[in-house]
Amino acid sequence: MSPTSSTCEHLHDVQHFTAHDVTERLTAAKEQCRISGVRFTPLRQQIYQLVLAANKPVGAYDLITQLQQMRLSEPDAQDSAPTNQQTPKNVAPPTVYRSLEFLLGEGLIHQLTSINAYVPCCHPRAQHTAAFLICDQCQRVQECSSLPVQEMMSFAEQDVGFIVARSVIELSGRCQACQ
Amino acid sequence: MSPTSSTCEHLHDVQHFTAHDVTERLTAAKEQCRISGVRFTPLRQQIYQLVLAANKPVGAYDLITQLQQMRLSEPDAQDSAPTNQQTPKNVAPPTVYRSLEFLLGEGLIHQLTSINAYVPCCHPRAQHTAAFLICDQCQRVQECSSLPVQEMMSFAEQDVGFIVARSVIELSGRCQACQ
DNA sequence: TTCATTATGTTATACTATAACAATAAAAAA
DNA sequence: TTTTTTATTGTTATAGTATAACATAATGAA
Repeated sequence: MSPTSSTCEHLHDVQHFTAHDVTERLTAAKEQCRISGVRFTPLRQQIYQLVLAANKPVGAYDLITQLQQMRLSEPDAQDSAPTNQQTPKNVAPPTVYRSLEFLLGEGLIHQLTSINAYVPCCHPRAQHTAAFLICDQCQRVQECSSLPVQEMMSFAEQDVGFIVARSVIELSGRCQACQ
Repeated sequence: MSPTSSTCEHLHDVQHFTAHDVTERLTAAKEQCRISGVRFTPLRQQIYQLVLAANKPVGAYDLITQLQQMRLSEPDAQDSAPTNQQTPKNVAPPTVYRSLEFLLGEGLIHQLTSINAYVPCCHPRAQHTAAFLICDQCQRVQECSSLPVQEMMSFAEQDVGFIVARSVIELSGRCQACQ
């Protein structure tokens, strides 16, 4: 059997979701936001879906491009409404960055600082610190919140007396499938 | 006694060098480059010194600014020479980035990806992977190549079967002195 | 409804980094 | 030595990532 599944139950691929998975996660996110009392607006949902649907880490400007294309191809669904309010056709960086910030804050996505990209979080409920294994070849990302990560944290906090506010733990290289 | 010194012999502040320390490290770096057969040019030495002398992580554009000022205040040392060759007064980004790349390659400095800055390496000899504790308040950086880092690596390589090419392990927060 | 708050749009710009090519300096070969 | 090659640095331009500041719109509360 593969070491990936046998030795670490806290290791997950963060990509390659089916359309069904995306819907499922979106629903779960809606519920989570409802409970938390924060607004999961259409824009935020849209951007979350794009991050979910991507089969690799997605950059902010990729999202801008995709969002722009979506808006251009959607010629205002409700044409019966007398009010001529139409979705803006232009998407500027702040539009995307603010939603990313929201999603990060809710723990729905993770930021991969070393490659300036974003991936869905595989355990949106918990506000965990995680390590990421990023394959240079297939772009696959594995999220890992298991023992070594905990030990790193406890080392910093217990042994060094350092209070960790944010962590960036990203290992790049070749995943097992790509060797 | 402080946990910093007692529990981890592989934990070092990477800053606050005395002028003497800087000289010492520069000499050691010269020797290392001589042995490796690579050219430790004046420009590279200059940039290494700036990284060493800074008492906090230093950005590439900080180095550009400093280098520019040094060139402007140094009105061509050898005025006896008949040849009118003078150091260029302008410093463009590639000038600094290429030297940084060299210093990184020689293991003389580390890059802090999460804050886009650079710090001296505390063990220039070894080509080690390291974790960094970055204090948000005092800007102090502690470099750590001890057990937890090794365990993280061996977890990735042994348990997950992931071959690590590059690592970014950076924890930001409050250092012990700043609490 | 009115007010306050939050979210989004908009414009401009800051910050970080690299590509591409030219000029120079150093090392190696003739 | 001179020539040839290679490595380094200079130079110009631009790509890529991210945020500041302010205007407008939408939402929720009084």
